[in-house]
Amino acid sequence: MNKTNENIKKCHKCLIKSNAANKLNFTELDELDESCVQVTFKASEIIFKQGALSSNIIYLSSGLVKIVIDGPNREQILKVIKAPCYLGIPTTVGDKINHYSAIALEKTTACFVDVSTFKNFIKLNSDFAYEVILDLCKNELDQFQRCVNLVQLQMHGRMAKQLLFFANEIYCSDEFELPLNRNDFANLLCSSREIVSKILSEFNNEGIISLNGKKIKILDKEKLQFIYQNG
DNA sequence: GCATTAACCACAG
DNA sequence: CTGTGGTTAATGC
Repeated sequence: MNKTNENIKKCHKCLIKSNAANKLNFTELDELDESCVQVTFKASEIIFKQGALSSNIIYLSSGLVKIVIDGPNREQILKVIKAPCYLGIPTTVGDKINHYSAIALEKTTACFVDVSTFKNFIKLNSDFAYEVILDLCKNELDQFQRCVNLVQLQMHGRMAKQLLFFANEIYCSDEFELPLNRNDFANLLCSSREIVSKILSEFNNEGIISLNGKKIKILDKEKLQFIYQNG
């Protein structure tokens, strides 16, 4: 965790401002600047922890993160999320204490914004507030979608969907390296590492993907789409 | 019954 | 940490 606050007025110059932050005027950006600290994390470092007091809104400016919650029986990976995005608006605004943890999957940089500053923007700048709501709504829709998929699709369908998600949404490439080991990947899909192993090598043998450890190349996207839609 | 799906276990690189 | 094979339980023709 290295502080990188050598730049003065860094928020003004920031090229990856959130849609919300783009609605802030000059003075507000000054305020943001004063209440904002940028931190970098290495893979597997904890960005914030479930149960801890949360007094910051976190904006991911680069990197990849997994959101994890302690369930009744074991920990559950809720989702994998890519910068740029807000992290944990619900967990910071909705309660004093974090309801889930965020863990970096690769080198990640995050801006910690004081929650009172953030709340002030919401109260005083309706364009900012609207963008925040939009973001929250999109997230909720995504989660609903993921929820039905997990509950109603069989494993092959869930796997196909997840591979398509990594290719289309996260890496924007049909060739990528899984950011998770088999256990975590299984956890994300609500399954077991054994099944994940078996299905991946099945897809590999059928020429749908080419598999080499964590390196995956999607060879037949239509087939994956078909598997996702049919079972 | 019989087939399919997926979890759990054991064992091996 | 992974991959495979066997066993088992649940569910659906």
